[in-house]
Parts: sequence; C-alpha cells; structure tokens
Amino acid sequence: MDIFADVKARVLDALGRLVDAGSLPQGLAYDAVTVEPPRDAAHGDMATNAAMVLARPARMGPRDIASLLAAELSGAPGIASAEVAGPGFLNIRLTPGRWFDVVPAALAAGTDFGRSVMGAGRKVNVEFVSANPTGPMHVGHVRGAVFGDALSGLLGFAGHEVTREYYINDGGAQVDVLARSAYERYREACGLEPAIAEGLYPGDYLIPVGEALKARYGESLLERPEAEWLAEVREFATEAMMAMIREDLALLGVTMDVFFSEKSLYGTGRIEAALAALEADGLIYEGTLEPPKGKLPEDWEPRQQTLFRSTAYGDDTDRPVKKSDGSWTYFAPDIAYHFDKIERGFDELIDVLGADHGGYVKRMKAAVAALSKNRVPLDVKLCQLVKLFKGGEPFKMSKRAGTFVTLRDVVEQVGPDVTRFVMLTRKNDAPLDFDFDKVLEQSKDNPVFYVQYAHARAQSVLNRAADGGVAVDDGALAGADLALLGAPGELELARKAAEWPRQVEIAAAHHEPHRIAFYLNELSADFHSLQHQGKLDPSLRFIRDDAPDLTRARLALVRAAQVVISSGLGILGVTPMKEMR
RNA sequence: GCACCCGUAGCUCAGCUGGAUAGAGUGACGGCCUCCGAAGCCGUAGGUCACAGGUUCGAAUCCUGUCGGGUGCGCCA
Repeated sequence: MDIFADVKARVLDALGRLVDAGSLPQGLAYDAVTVEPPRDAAHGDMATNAAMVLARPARMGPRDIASLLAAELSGAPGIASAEVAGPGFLNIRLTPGRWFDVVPAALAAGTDFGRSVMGAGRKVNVEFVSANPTGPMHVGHVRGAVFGDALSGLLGFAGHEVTREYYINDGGAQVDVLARSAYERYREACGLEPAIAEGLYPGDYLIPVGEALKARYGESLLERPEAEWLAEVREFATEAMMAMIREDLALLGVTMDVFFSEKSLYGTGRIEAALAALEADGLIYEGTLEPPKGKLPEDWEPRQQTLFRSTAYGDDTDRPVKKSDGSWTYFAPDIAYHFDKIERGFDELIDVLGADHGGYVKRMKAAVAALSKNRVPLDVKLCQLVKLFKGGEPFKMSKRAGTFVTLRDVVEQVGPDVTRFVMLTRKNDAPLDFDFDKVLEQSKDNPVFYVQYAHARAQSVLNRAADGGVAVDDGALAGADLALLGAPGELELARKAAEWPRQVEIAAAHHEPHRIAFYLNELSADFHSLQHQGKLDPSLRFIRDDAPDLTRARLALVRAAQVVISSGLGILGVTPMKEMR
C-alpha cells in the first residue's frame, strides 16, 4: 500500500473525468504529473504539480486547471480538501487518520512491506566485484561488492528479477603471472629457494597454494619447462584464488548467482561471433587511430588495427579490438561477455566498476547498444575510492609495511553489518571516508548505530509491554483502534513510514541504494524524537497502564516503524538488532 | 588537449526524472535524565547552492562557457 500512489491514481482519475467532460483537451500526457510530500508541512499532506505541467499542452492557465481539479477531487475518498496554491500547485489534505493506514499495512506485510511491482519482473543483470583472481579481495573491492549487492537487493525488492554476476578475469596475462608466482611457492614447498622476481605476486597467500601443488604433483613439475606446467598451474591457482574470493564475499554476506569465466570466451568462437555481429552492421573495420590531441605519448607510432566503430554510438573515438600482434585486446572479450548477457535475455544490464574505469564507460555502452540494437540499456555505476582512517588519521596502505588492508581485515574488525551500512552512507560516485574507530562508535553521528538503536529501542518497548501483559504479536496489534492516535509526533512518524514504498521506487529507479540508508536515518530520527516526547510528557508514552486501547494503538505504530526499519535494513543486507547491549 | 565525475553551512554530505522559505550530521553555544534504553531529545547560530550567461510560470537540479578538484585517454585488465 502506497498512499502516494493511491492519491496519484485519484488525481489521474479526476483528470480523466475532466477530459471526458470536455473541460480539458484530449490527448494530454500525464507522465510529468507527480504527487509528492510538500517541503513545508503547512502546505498540507501532499501536493501535485498536475495543473502546472498540463497548462502548456492544454493551453490553459495553471490556476484554472488547478481549480477544476480541486473541485473534481474534493469528493474523492480519503481526500479532505484540495486547494490551489502558489503558481498552480494543488495542495491536498487527507482525511484524518489516513496516514495511520500505514500501520495495518506494515503489520500485515511484515518485512515485505514496501515491495513494489515497478520492475514488472524485468530481468536485470548486475555485474559487480569482478576482481582479478590473483589474490584476496582488498578494501578497495569492498565498496563495489556492497554497493552491487545492495543495489541487487533493492531492485529485487522493487520487482525485478535480478542476477548477481561476477566476471572472472582469467583470460589475460595476469593469471600467467599468478601461475609463475604460485610455481615459485611450489618450489619453496619442495625445499628450494623461491625466486620471486620483480612483477610476480609476493603475497603469503600463495604459500598454501604452493603446498597444495606439491601435494598434488609431488616434485614432478620441478624439472619441466614452463610451457609444460603453465596451463595446469594457472588453472589450479586460479581456482584456489576464486575459492578464497568466494569466502571473502561470504564474509560480507555476498552471494553471486553466476561466475562467468573470461577464459571460456577464448578458443570457442564466442569472441569471433560477437565481433561478427558488429561486423554485420558495418561497425568493424581496419584502420589507424589518430593520436590523442595535446598530450602525445612518447612512443606513439601510427598502427593499423582492427577497430570497433564506437563513435557511431556516442563514443569519442573508435576502439581497437585487436593488438598489433593479432591477439585480442581486453575490450574484445568484454564485448563478447556483454553479448552473452544480451543473448541470455536480460532486459537491463548494470556494471559496477571502480571510478578509475570511467574512461571505459562510453565504449561499453556503445557496444551494448550496437549488439542489442538499442534494446538493452547498460547503466555503469562507478564507485569512488574509500579513504581509510583510524582515529581521525589517514591510514596508509602499504604491502611492504604490512598494512595492506584486506576485505577480511575490515570485516573481522568491524563486522559485516557495519561495513555494509557505512559503505552505503554515500552516493556511489562520491568519495567515502571509512574510519575504523568511528564506525564502531556508539553515537548519533554513526548512522549504523543510530538506525540499529532505533530498531532495538522499539523492541525494548514491545518487550516491556509484553512483560506488562500486553499482547504484542502482529495479529493482536493489527486489531488496535488507530483512531486513538494523532499526537503530532505520532503523525510525523506515520507519515515518514508511509513514504517507505515511494522511497523504494525512487531509489530503485535511480539505481541508488544509499537513498535507503538516508531514509532509514530520517525514520529513526522521527522514532527517537517520539520516544523522547514520552519523557517530557508522560501522557505521550507508548505504554500507558491507564489506557490499554491507546497503548495498543501506540505499540502498533511502534511496531510498524520497526517493520519498516527491518525491511530497509534487509534490502541493504544489514541484520536488524533487537538489543544493543 | 579531450572525455567522464565532482564543487551546497566552518567540516562531512543529502536534496525526489525542474517546484513553494535549500536540509541532516558534526563542530560552536544553550537547555532536557527520581520518567518506556540520555548510546537519546529540544533550541540558537551558520548558505551569493564555485562563477557568468541561457531555457521557463519556476533552476542547487536542464543547456553553454569559465574557474577549481578527481579519474582516465592505441598493443594493462
């Protein structure tokens, strides 16, 4: 139940009747009509801009349309009054108690409250993390992992069919480096001195891989040339790395639906097929790129290459798909990978990448547009850097100094819930400060704590009531007489809770899970405020021993707020706490 | 040189596909606990929304330009 959607439907109905009656012209588009909470509560419960956005196409004065609409709307159920204001706003007041309808709705739906059908079952693929399988996940990967997972949860909640997907970069040169690095550890396990040359991965995490190689192959690989062991060791090490990455993701509470191997695209004709699809549209050609203007690379020399005409779809320059030695560039398998996603029938693709991949966005969008004939939109979400702090001081990472921070370090220190919530307290394209001390602080300026505390406090109230003999299960509270509610703070809390379904849709439409976190913070503030009013004025307490019906009504509101918090935290993948002690 | 992101209160940041008097936290100042969790609440102060034009009934939001910060820019993924 979404009160805003409900009122908007009545507004649209009324507009339809005005058209039927000939008061408004036929054929008006209502797309831009919105029903929103006004910034200033004095303006009523809701406001619609209908008259203003229709004025021009209808060739009428906005205030004239607003008057017509007001008259048409004033009889509608649930609407107490509709007044023309300002340049042509229609301020709508709801019948008393309408906001409290959110309470039974939330109690009945539980944590499903706010679920939307806006996605209409559209299939969305969210690709995120996709860290190279060459080592454990580090802190830089955490934000993308949390963002992608929360966005997936959000879209699922909003009615999409979501696939969480990880692209394994196991086809490039870096997995050869991994194999050589693991081989040295294998030699070490065989009692030889490892030669970890410059450019190899020196991390300790490969030591167990070396030992596992020895357990599997004995010393049989020692005397053989690289060409004979490389492929096998590469596969072995890559699998070991992916097992480690899966564990890291599990620590964060992230579970992928699909792991897609880049390697599976090579030698199987799939890259060729994707490029053939582009070629059929005349988008592949042999040519020479212009050097970038202004800053000429030192070693620039003109070079004939196979190019993708991405400029046909908005890119700044065409992009090479083959290196000069004839092998594929990294872009080629990526084209094939996205082609595969399109062929799997997704209606929408989302790539979550680090901000340093910004230069890559246009060409990938061009490729997806071309390959899908503009059917499938690709949204690329770039996650900015996370700056680490400890006690207010910048925390420098250095592999040599041993202060290299892994995902595991973070999660083990502050826990998955805190990690996740904090990562979502900023818009994805804004940098984020992460202070190991601050995020564990139990105070108001720590949003994780603040929201969790509201949930726990609500539980505390319910527990106390139950101890006093009040039935506080959702079924019992659903029967409460909500007409008894109406104190200002109660109204405010109900109003905020009633916004939940709308917030879900806005956040999902924008692909911005941080909006959920911000909303939960606001809802929590309203709850804390209301609870405090009981301290100033005992008659406003939730539990009133002298008024059982009123108590039940207030507890129902408390529970409804708690349900919304729980629902929102669920989307973000954060566990709601029942007590903070 | 070009592209993308960003520029909002002292600081860190929200701001609804353009809406009414631009919000929150923090810091500063001042209040509130014999009382459902003070790990909280309330109030005061604090803004040329980087700057200049444009679009329109209306712009922090859209367009153009300028300045400032970040990220990238053909055989690394």
